Amino acid sequence: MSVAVINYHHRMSRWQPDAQGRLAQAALELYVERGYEQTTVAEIASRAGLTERTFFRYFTDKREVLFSGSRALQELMVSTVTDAPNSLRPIDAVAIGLEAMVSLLQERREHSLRRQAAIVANVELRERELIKLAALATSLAGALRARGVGDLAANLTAEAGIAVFKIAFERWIDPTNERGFSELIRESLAELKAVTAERA
Amino acid sequence: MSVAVINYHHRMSRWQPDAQGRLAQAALELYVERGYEQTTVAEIASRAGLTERTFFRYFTDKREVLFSGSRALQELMVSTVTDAPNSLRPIDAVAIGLEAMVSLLQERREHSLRRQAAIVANVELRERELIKLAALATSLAGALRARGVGDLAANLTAEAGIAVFKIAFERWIDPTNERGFSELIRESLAELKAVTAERA
DNA sequence: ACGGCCTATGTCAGTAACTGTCATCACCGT
DNA sequence: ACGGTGATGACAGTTACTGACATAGGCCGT
Repeated sequence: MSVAVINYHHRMSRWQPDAQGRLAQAALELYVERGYEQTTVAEIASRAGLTERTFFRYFTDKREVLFSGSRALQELMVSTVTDAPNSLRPIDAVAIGLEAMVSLLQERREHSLRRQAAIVANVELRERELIKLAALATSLAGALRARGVGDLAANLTAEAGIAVFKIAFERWIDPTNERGFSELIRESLAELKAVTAERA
Repeated sequence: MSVAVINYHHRMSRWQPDAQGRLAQAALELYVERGYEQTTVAEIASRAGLTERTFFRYFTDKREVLFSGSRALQELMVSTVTDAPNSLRPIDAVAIGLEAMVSLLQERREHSLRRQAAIVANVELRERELIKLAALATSLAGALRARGVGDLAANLTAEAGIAVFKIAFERWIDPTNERGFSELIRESLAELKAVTAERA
Protein backbone atom coordinates (compact mmCIF):
# COMPACT_ATOMS: atom_id res chain seq x y z
CA MET A 1 0.00 0.00 0.00
CA SER A 2 1.35 3.39 -0.86
CA VAL A 3 0.26 6.80 0.24
CA ALA A 4 -0.23 9.71 -2.07
CA VAL A 5 2.45 12.32 -1.66
CA ILE A 6 1.02 15.51 -0.30
CA ASN A 7 2.65 18.66 -1.53
CA TYR A 8 2.46 21.56 0.88
CA HIS A 9 2.71 24.76 -1.07
CA HIS A 10 2.64 28.12 0.58
CA ARG A 11 -1.10 27.68 0.85
CA MET A 12 -3.19 24.58 1.27
CA SER A 13 -5.80 23.98 -1.32
CA ARG A 14 -9.10 22.53 -0.31
CA TRP A 15 -8.38 19.05 -1.71
CA GLN A 16 -5.38 16.83 -2.02
CA PRO A 17 -3.89 17.30 -5.47
CA ASP A 18 -4.19 15.00 -8.48
CA ALA A 19 -7.33 13.08 -7.62
CA GLN A 20 -7.25 11.36 -10.99
CA GLY A 21 -3.68 10.19 -10.54
CA ARG A 22 -4.39 8.91 -7.03
CA LEU A 23 -7.37 6.95 -8.34
CA ALA A 24 -5.34 5.45 -11.17
CA GLN A 25 -2.55 4.41 -8.84
CA ALA A 26 -4.90 2.95 -6.24
CA ALA A 27 -6.72 1.02 -8.95
CA LEU A 28 -3.54 -0.46 -10.42
CA GLU A 29 -2.33 -1.49 -6.97
CA LEU A 30 -5.59 -3.20 -6.13
CA TYR A 31 -5.96 -4.87 -9.54
CA VAL A 32 -2.48 -6.33 -9.12
CA GLU A 33 -2.87 -7.25 -5.45
CA ARG A 34 -6.18 -9.02 -5.54
CA GLY A 35 -7.34 -8.96 -9.15
CA TYR A 36 -9.71 -6.81 -11.14
CA GLU A 37 -12.91 -8.69 -10.34
CA GLN A 38 -12.21 -8.86 -6.64
CA THR A 39 -11.77 -5.10 -6.48
CA THR A 40 -14.75 -2.81 -6.07
CA VAL A 41 -14.77 0.78 -7.24
CA ALA A 42 -15.64 1.81 -3.69
CA GLU A 43 -12.37 0.26 -2.50
CA ILE A 44 -10.35 2.08 -5.15
CA ALA A 45 -11.95 5.38 -4.26
CA SER A 46 -11.49 4.76 -0.57
CA ARG A 47 -7.77 4.05 -0.99
CA ALA A 48 -7.46 7.30 -2.92
CA GLY A 49 -9.32 9.14 -0.17
CA LEU A 50 -12.35 9.79 -2.37
CA THR A 51 -15.81 8.38 -3.00
CA GLU A 52 -17.11 6.04 -5.65
CA ARG A 53 -19.03 8.87 -7.31
CA THR A 54 -15.86 10.85 -7.83
CA PHE A 55 -14.19 7.86 -9.48
CA PHE A 56 -16.87 7.90 -12.14
CA ARG A 57 -16.37 11.60 -12.70
CA TYR A 58 -12.80 10.93 -13.82
CA PHE A 59 -13.23 7.57 -15.54
CA THR A 60 -16.13 6.38 -17.60
CA ASP A 61 -15.91 2.89 -16.12
CA LYS A 62 -13.88 0.55 -13.96
CA ARG A 63 -11.73 -0.57 -16.91
CA GLU A 64 -10.81 2.83 -18.30
CA VAL A 65 -8.74 3.70 -15.23
CA LEU A 66 -5.87 1.64 -16.68
CA PHE A 67 -6.00 3.28 -20.11
CA SER A 68 -5.87 7.02 -19.55
CA GLY A 69 -2.40 7.12 -21.10
CA SER A 70 -3.46 5.67 -24.41
CA ARG A 71 -4.57 9.01 -25.79
CA ALA A 72 -1.09 10.48 -25.45
CA LEU A 73 0.37 7.41 -27.11
CA GLN A 74 -2.07 7.75 -30.00
CA GLU A 75 -1.38 11.44 -30.50
CA LEU A 76 2.36 10.88 -30.45
CA MET A 77 2.07 8.15 -33.03
CA VAL A 78 -0.18 10.13 -35.34
CA SER A 79 1.94 13.25 -35.22
CA THR A 80 5.09 11.24 -35.82
CA VAL A 81 3.63 9.55 -38.87
CA THR A 82 2.22 12.82 -40.13
CA ASP A 83 5.57 14.56 -39.80
CA ALA A 84 7.58 11.73 -41.32
CA PRO A 85 9.38 12.53 -44.58
CA ASN A 86 7.13 12.23 -47.59
CA SER A 87 9.67 10.07 -49.31
CA LEU A 88 9.03 7.20 -46.91
CA ARG A 89 6.78 4.37 -47.97
CA PRO A 90 3.75 3.83 -45.72
CA ILE A 91 5.23 0.85 -43.93
CA ASP A 92 8.34 2.81 -43.07
CA ALA A 93 6.35 5.78 -41.84
CA VAL A 94 4.49 3.37 -39.57
CA ALA A 95 7.80 1.93 -38.38
CA ILE A 96 8.88 5.41 -37.33
CA GLY A 97 5.62 5.90 -35.51
CA LEU A 98 6.12 2.66 -33.63
CA GLU A 99 9.61 3.72 -32.62
CA ALA A 100 8.19 6.93 -31.20
CA MET A 101 5.76 5.01 -29.02
CA VAL A 102 8.53 2.73 -27.93
CA SER A 103 10.57 5.54 -26.44
CA LEU A 104 7.53 6.68 -24.47
CA LEU A 105 6.97 3.23 -23.03
CA GLN A 106 10.57 2.21 -22.50
CA GLU A 107 11.08 4.81 -19.79
CA ARG A 108 8.43 3.23 -17.63
CA ARG A 109 8.95 -0.46 -18.13
CA GLU A 110 8.25 -1.24 -14.45
CA HIS A 111 4.90 0.46 -14.64
CA SER A 112 4.05 -1.16 -17.96
CA LEU A 113 4.89 -4.53 -16.52
CA ARG A 114 2.59 -4.21 -13.52
CA ARG A 115 -0.18 -2.77 -15.66
CA GLN A 116 0.12 -5.53 -18.22
CA ALA A 117 0.07 -8.19 -15.51
CA ALA A 118 -3.29 -6.83 -14.40
CA ILE A 119 -4.60 -6.69 -17.95
CA VAL A 120 -3.68 -10.20 -19.05
CA ALA A 121 -5.24 -11.58 -15.87
CA ASN A 122 -8.71 -10.34 -16.82
CA VAL A 123 -10.78 -10.71 -19.96
CA GLU A 124 -12.66 -7.44 -19.66
CA LEU A 125 -9.40 -5.55 -19.39
CA ARG A 126 -8.04 -7.37 -22.41
CA GLU A 127 -11.14 -6.39 -24.35
CA ARG A 128 -10.52 -2.79 -23.46
CA GLU A 129 -6.90 -3.06 -24.47
CA LEU A 130 -7.88 -4.50 -27.83
CA ILE A 131 -10.29 -1.70 -28.61
CA LYS A 132 -7.62 0.85 -27.70
CA LEU A 133 -5.29 -0.82 -30.15
CA ALA A 134 -8.05 -0.86 -32.76
CA ALA A 135 -8.55 2.87 -32.22
CA LEU A 136 -4.82 3.29 -32.63
CA ALA A 137 -4.99 1.44 -35.94
CA THR A 138 -7.90 3.59 -37.10
CA SER A 139 -6.15 6.87 -36.39
CA LEU A 140 -2.96 5.50 -37.84
CA ALA A 141 -4.78 4.67 -41.05
CA GLY A 142 -6.12 8.21 -41.03
CA ALA A 143 -2.61 9.60 -40.78
CA LEU A 144 -1.56 7.46 -43.71
CA ARG A 145 -4.48 8.59 -45.85
CA ALA A 146 -3.45 12.16 -45.07
CA ARG A 147 -0.10 11.25 -46.64
CA GLY A 148 -1.92 10.29 -49.82
CA VAL A 149 -2.03 6.55 -49.22
CA GLY A 150 -5.02 4.77 -50.68
CA ASP A 151 -7.79 3.55 -48.39
CA LEU A 152 -7.12 -0.17 -48.60
CA ALA A 153 -3.36 0.21 -48.33
CA ALA A 154 -3.75 2.60 -45.40
CA ASN A 155 -5.98 0.24 -43.46
CA LEU A 156 -3.80 -2.78 -44.09
CA THR A 157 -0.55 -1.02 -43.32
CA ALA A 158 -2.03 0.31 -40.10
CA GLU A 159 -3.32 -3.10 -39.04
CA ALA A 160 -0.01 -4.68 -39.88
CA GLY A 161 1.81 -2.04 -37.86
CA ILE A 162 -0.40 -2.61 -34.83
CA ALA A 163 0.10 -6.36 -35.14
CA VAL A 164 3.83 -5.84 -35.09
CA PHE A 165 3.46 -3.59 -32.07
CA LYS A 166 1.29 -6.09 -30.20
CA ILE A 167 3.69 -8.96 -30.70
CA ALA A 168 6.80 -6.94 -29.99
CA PHE A 169 5.18 -5.56 -26.85
CA GLU A 170 4.30 -9.06 -25.65
CA ARG A 171 7.91 -10.10 -26.04
CA TRP A 172 9.27 -6.94 -24.48
CA ILE A 173 7.06 -7.21 -21.40
CA ASP A 174 8.04 -10.83 -20.81
CA PRO A 175 9.95 -10.85 -17.50
CA THR A 176 12.67 -13.06 -18.98
CA ASN A 177 13.25 -10.63 -21.82
CA GLU A 178 16.51 -8.69 -21.85
CA ARG A 179 16.26 -7.11 -25.27
CA GLY A 180 15.28 -3.57 -26.13
CA PHE A 181 11.79 -2.75 -27.33
CA SER A 182 13.11 -1.06 -30.43
CA GLU A 183 15.09 -4.13 -31.44
CA LEU A 184 12.02 -6.34 -30.94
CA ILE A 185 9.96 -4.03 -33.11
CA ARG A 186 12.48 -4.22 -35.91
CA GLU A 187 12.71 -7.98 -35.60
CA SER A 188 8.94 -8.41 -35.71
CA LEU A 189 8.58 -6.12 -38.68
CA ALA A 190 11.29 -8.00 -40.53
CA GLU A 191 9.55 -11.28 -39.77
CA LEU A 192 6.23 -9.92 -41.01
CA LYS A 193 7.90 -8.92 -44.26
CA ALA A 194 9.39 -12.38 -44.49
CA VAL A 195 6.15 -14.30 -43.96
CA THR A 196 4.21 -12.14 -46.41
CA ALA A 197 6.94 -12.13 -49.05
CA GLU A 198 5.68 -13.17 -52.46
CA ARG A 199 8.22 -15.91 -52.98
CA ALA A 200 10.29 -17.97 -50.61
CA MET B 1 -51.69 -48.09 -27.14
CA SER B 2 -48.46 -46.26 -27.33
CA VAL B 3 -49.13 -45.09 -30.86
CA ALA B 4 -52.34 -43.40 -29.70
CA VAL B 5 -50.27 -41.02 -27.61
CA ILE B 6 -50.33 -38.71 -30.61
CA ASN B 7 -54.03 -37.86 -30.30
CA TYR B 8 -55.40 -35.48 -27.63
CA HIS B 9 -53.85 -32.16 -28.53
CA HIS B 10 -50.65 -32.03 -30.47
CA ARG B 11 -47.77 -33.72 -28.76
CA MET B 12 -46.27 -31.05 -26.56
CA SER B 13 -43.01 -31.45 -24.75
CA ARG B 14 -42.77 -29.59 -21.54
CA TRP B 15 -40.88 -26.64 -23.02
CA GLN B 16 -40.78 -24.96 -26.37
CA PRO B 17 -37.77 -26.20 -28.32
CA ASP B 18 -34.46 -24.39 -28.85
CA ALA B 19 -34.51 -21.94 -25.99
CA GLN B 20 -31.00 -20.78 -26.83
CA GLY B 21 -31.88 -20.08 -30.44
CA ARG B 22 -35.01 -18.19 -29.45
CA LEU B 23 -32.99 -16.05 -27.06
CA ALA B 24 -30.34 -15.32 -29.69
CA GLN B 25 -32.94 -14.32 -32.25
CA ALA B 26 -34.90 -12.16 -29.82
CA ALA B 27 -31.70 -10.43 -28.75
CA LEU B 28 -30.59 -9.67 -32.30
CA GLU B 29 -34.02 -8.29 -33.16
CA LEU B 30 -34.07 -6.02 -30.14
CA TYR B 31 -30.47 -4.88 -30.54
CA VAL B 32 -31.25 -3.88 -34.11
CA GLU B 33 -34.65 -2.34 -33.36
CA ARG B 34 -33.79 -0.16 -30.42
CA GLY B 35 -30.07 -0.64 -29.80
CA TYR B 36 -28.02 -2.69 -27.41
CA GLU B 37 -28.02 -0.28 -24.49
CA GLN B 38 -31.74 0.36 -24.68
CA THR B 39 -32.48 -3.34 -24.48
CA THR B 40 -32.69 -5.12 -21.13
CA VAL B 41 -32.02 -8.80 -20.69
CA ALA B 42 -35.47 -9.14 -19.15
CA GLU B 43 -36.97 -7.88 -22.43
CA ILE B 44 -34.97 -10.37 -24.48
CA ALA B 45 -36.01 -13.23 -22.26
CA SER B 46 -39.62 -12.11 -22.28
CA ARG B 47 -39.72 -12.00 -26.08
CA ALA B 48 -38.32 -15.53 -26.13
CA GLY B 49 -40.94 -16.64 -23.60
CA LEU B 50 -38.36 -17.19 -20.87
CA THR B 51 -37.01 -15.44 -17.83
CA GLU B 52 -33.89 -13.37 -17.30
CA ARG B 53 -32.32 -16.12 -15.20
CA THR B 54 -32.59 -18.58 -18.06
CA PHE B 55 -30.85 -16.15 -20.41
CA PHE B 56 -27.80 -16.22 -18.17
CA ARG B 57 -27.83 -20.00 -18.12
CA TYR B 58 -27.24 -20.02 -21.89
CA PHE B 59 -25.06 -16.93 -22.28
CA THR B 60 -22.41 -15.68 -19.92
CA ASP B 61 -23.44 -12.09 -20.47
CA LYS B 62 -25.55 -9.74 -22.54
CA ARG B 63 -22.88 -9.43 -25.25
CA GLU B 64 -22.13 -13.09 -25.78
CA VAL B 65 -25.57 -13.74 -27.22
CA LEU B 66 -24.35 -12.36 -30.56
CA PHE B 67 -21.21 -14.49 -30.66
CA SER B 68 -22.27 -18.07 -30.10
CA GLY B 69 -21.34 -18.89 -33.70
CA SER B 70 -17.72 -17.86 -33.35
CA ARG B 71 -16.66 -21.21 -31.91
CA ALA B 72 -17.75 -23.07 -35.03
CA LEU B 73 -15.94 -20.54 -37.19
CA GLN B 74 -12.79 -20.99 -35.16
CA GLU B 75 -12.91 -24.78 -35.30
CA LEU B 76 -13.48 -24.74 -39.04
CA MET B 77 -10.53 -22.43 -39.56
CA VAL B 78 -8.19 -24.44 -37.34
CA SER B 79 -9.07 -27.76 -38.91
CA THR B 80 -8.71 -26.32 -42.39
CA VAL B 81 -5.26 -24.96 -41.65
CA THR B 82 -4.25 -28.16 -39.91
CA ASP B 83 -5.35 -30.28 -42.86
CA ALA B 84 -3.81 -28.02 -45.49
CA PRO B 85 -1.00 -29.58 -47.57
CA ASN B 86 2.34 -29.44 -45.83
CA SER B 87 3.92 -27.95 -48.89
CA LEU B 88 2.06 -24.68 -48.41
CA ARG B 89 3.84 -21.78 -46.82
CA PRO B 90 2.20 -20.46 -43.61
CA ILE B 91 0.62 -17.48 -45.30
CA ASP B 92 -0.99 -19.69 -47.92
CA ALA B 93 -2.29 -22.12 -45.33
CA VAL B 94 -3.87 -19.13 -43.59
CA ALA B 95 -5.37 -18.00 -46.89
CA ILE B 96 -7.05 -21.38 -47.25
CA GLY B 97 -8.37 -21.14 -43.72
CA LEU B 98 -9.84 -17.73 -44.48
CA GLU B 99 -11.53 -19.08 -47.59
CA ALA B 100 -13.13 -21.81 -45.49
CA MET B 101 -14.63 -19.24 -43.12
CA VAL B 102 -15.81 -17.21 -46.05
CA SER B 103 -17.98 -20.01 -47.38
CA LEU B 104 -19.58 -20.39 -43.97
CA LEU B 105 -20.42 -16.71 -43.77
CA GLN B 106 -21.38 -16.10 -47.35
CA GLU B 107 -24.49 -18.28 -47.10
CA ARG B 108 -25.94 -16.05 -44.44
CA ARG B 109 -25.04 -12.59 -45.62
CA GLU B 110 -28.41 -11.16 -44.55
CA HIS B 111 -27.95 -12.39 -41.01
CA SER B 112 -24.33 -11.22 -40.91
CA LEU B 113 -25.43 -7.81 -42.08
CA ARG B 114 -28.02 -7.33 -39.37
CA ARG B 115 -25.69 -8.69 -36.72
CA GLN B 116 -22.85 -6.44 -37.81
CA ALA B 117 -25.13 -3.42 -37.81
CA ALA B 118 -25.86 -4.08 -34.15
CA ILE B 119 -22.19 -4.61 -33.34
CA VAL B 120 -20.79 -1.49 -34.96
CA ALA B 121 -23.44 0.60 -33.21
CA ASN B 122 -22.13 -0.27 -29.76
CA VAL B 123 -18.67 -0.12 -28.25
CA GLU B 124 -19.12 -3.01 -25.84
CA LEU B 125 -20.15 -5.27 -28.68
CA ARG B 126 -17.16 -4.17 -30.73
CA GLU B 127 -14.90 -5.00 -27.80
CA ARG B 128 -16.39 -8.46 -27.69
CA GLU B 129 -15.93 -8.87 -31.42
CA LEU B 130 -12.29 -7.87 -31.16
CA ILE B 131 -11.53 -10.40 -28.45
CA LYS B 132 -13.19 -13.10 -30.52
CA LEU B 133 -10.94 -12.19 -33.41
CA ALA B 134 -7.95 -12.19 -31.07
CA ALA B 135 -8.91 -15.68 -29.91
CA LEU B 136 -9.16 -16.67 -33.55
CA ALA B 137 -5.65 -15.35 -34.12
CA THR B 138 -4.35 -17.25 -31.11
CA SER B 139 -5.77 -20.58 -32.18
CA LEU B 140 -4.67 -19.92 -35.75
CA ALA B 141 -1.13 -19.36 -34.52
CA GLY B 142 -1.41 -22.64 -32.63
CA ALA B 143 -2.41 -24.45 -35.80
CA LEU B 144 0.58 -22.96 -37.59
CA ARG B 145 2.97 -24.00 -34.84
CA ALA B 146 1.57 -27.51 -35.17
CA ARG B 147 2.70 -27.33 -38.78
CA GLY B 148 6.22 -26.64 -37.59
CA VAL B 149 6.16 -22.89 -38.03
CA GLY B 150 8.32 -20.97 -35.59
CA ASP B 151 6.70 -19.04 -32.77
CA LEU B 152 7.30 -15.52 -34.05
CA ALA B 153 6.38 -16.37 -37.62
CA ALA B 154 3.24 -18.18 -36.47
CA ASN B 155 2.03 -15.26 -34.39
CA LEU B 156 2.71 -12.71 -37.10
CA THR B 157 1.18 -14.75 -39.88
CA ALA B 158 -1.91 -15.34 -37.77
CA GLU B 159 -2.26 -11.65 -36.92
CA ALA B 160 -1.75 -10.70 -40.53
CA GLY B 161 -4.38 -13.19 -41.60
CA ILE B 162 -6.90 -11.86 -39.11
CA ALA B 163 -6.16 -8.32 -40.25
CA VAL B 164 -6.89 -9.33 -43.82
CA PHE B 165 -10.09 -11.00 -42.68
CA LYS B 166 -11.23 -7.95 -40.70
CA ILE B 167 -10.72 -5.56 -43.56
CA ALA B 168 -12.21 -7.85 -46.19
CA PHE B 169 -15.20 -8.47 -43.96
CA GLU B 170 -15.75 -4.74 -43.49
CA ARG B 171 -15.82 -4.28 -47.23
CA TRP B 172 -18.00 -7.31 -47.84
CA ILE B 173 -20.61 -6.25 -45.31
CA ASP B 174 -20.85 -2.75 -46.77
CA PRO B 175 -24.40 -2.46 -48.21
CA THR B 176 -23.07 -0.91 -51.40
CA ASN B 177 -20.73 -3.84 -51.97
CA GLU B 178 -21.45 -6.17 -54.83
CA ARG B 179 -18.30 -8.22 -54.80
CA GLY B 180 -17.78 -11.68 -53.39
CA PHE B 181 -16.18 -12.21 -50.03
CA SER B 182 -13.58 -14.52 -51.47
CA GLU B 183 -12.49 -11.97 -54.03
CA LEU B 184 -12.18 -9.31 -51.34
CA ILE B 185 -10.05 -11.63 -49.21
CA ARG B 186 -7.68 -12.23 -52.11
CA GLU B 187 -7.50 -8.53 -52.89
CA SER B 188 -6.74 -7.62 -49.29
CA LEU B 189 -4.09 -10.29 -48.96
CA ALA B 190 -2.46 -9.11 -52.17
CA GLU B 191 -2.48 -5.54 -50.91
CA LEU B 192 -0.93 -6.62 -47.62
CA LYS B 193 1.85 -8.35 -49.52
CA ALA B 194 2.33 -5.20 -51.58
CA VAL B 195 2.59 -2.79 -48.65
CA THR B 196 4.99 -5.04 -46.75
CA ALA B 197 7.13 -5.84 -49.76
CA GLU B 198 10.81 -5.16 -49.19
CA ARG B 199 11.24 -2.94 -52.19
CA ALA B 200 8.88 -0.84 -54.21
C1' DA C 1 -13.95 42.80 4.72
C1' DC C 2 -17.98 41.17 2.62
C1' DG C 3 -20.84 38.55 -0.32
C1' DG C 4 -21.65 35.81 -3.97
C1' DC C 5 -20.08 32.56 -7.43
C1' DC C 6 -17.26 28.54 -8.90
C1' DT C 7 -16.10 23.94 -8.69
C1' DA C 8 -14.53 19.60 -6.90
C1' DT C 9 -16.46 16.56 -4.03
C1' DG C 10 -20.09 14.18 -1.18
C1' DT C 11 -24.75 12.10 -0.48
C1' DC C 12 -28.45 9.48 -1.88
C1' DA C 13 -31.62 7.05 -4.54
C1' DG C 14 -32.36 4.40 -8.61
C1' DT C 15 -31.54 1.02 -12.64
C1' DA C 16 -29.85 -3.07 -14.58
C1' DA C 17 -26.33 -6.68 -15.16
C1' DC C 18 -25.10 -10.76 -13.15
C1' DT C 19 -24.94 -14.70 -9.34
C1' DG C 20 -26.25 -18.11 -5.82
C1' DT C 21 -29.83 -20.85 -4.00
C1' DC C 22 -33.78 -23.25 -3.72
C1' DA C 23 -38.33 -24.68 -5.68
C1' DT C 24 -41.06 -26.83 -9.40
C1' DC C 25 -42.64 -30.31 -12.28
C1' DA C 26 -43.11 -32.85 -16.63
C1' DC C 27 -40.48 -36.64 -18.36
C1' DC C 28 -38.01 -41.15 -18.17
C1' DG C 29 -36.39 -45.49 -16.78
C1' DT C 30 -37.06 -49.17 -13.65
C1' DA D 1 -46.03 -46.47 -9.23
C1' DC D 2 -41.99 -43.98 -8.04
C1' DG D 3 -37.91 -41.75 -7.55
C1' DG D 4 -34.29 -39.40 -10.23
C1' DT D 5 -33.16 -35.86 -13.77
C1' DG D 6 -32.90 -31.62 -16.02
C1' DA D 7 -34.71 -27.32 -17.75
C1' DT D 8 -36.86 -23.57 -15.92
C1' DG D 9 -38.80 -20.13 -12.45
C1' DA D 10 -38.67 -17.30 -8.24
C1' DC D 11 -36.18 -14.44 -5.36
C1' DA D 12 -32.77 -12.11 -2.92
C1' DG D 13 -28.23 -10.07 -3.05
C1' DT D 14 -24.03 -7.54 -4.97
C1' DT D 15 -22.04 -4.07 -7.74
C1' DA D 16 -21.26 -1.14 -11.76
C1' DC D 17 -22.94 2.98 -13.22
C1' DT D 18 -26.14 7.44 -13.46
C1' DG D 19 -28.83 11.56 -12.25
C1' DA D 20 -30.11 15.07 -8.98
C1' DC D 21 -29.07 17.81 -5.42
C1' DA D 22 -26.21 19.39 -1.35
C1' DT D 23 -21.85 21.24 0.62
C1' DA D 24 -18.08 24.10 1.40
C1' DG D 25 -13.52 26.13 0.70
C1' DG D 26 -11.33 29.29 -2.50
C1' DC D 27 -11.56 33.17 -5.52
C1' DC D 28 -12.96 37.60 -7.28
C1' DG D 29 -15.15 42.01 -7.59
C1' DT D 30 -16.59 45.70 -4.97
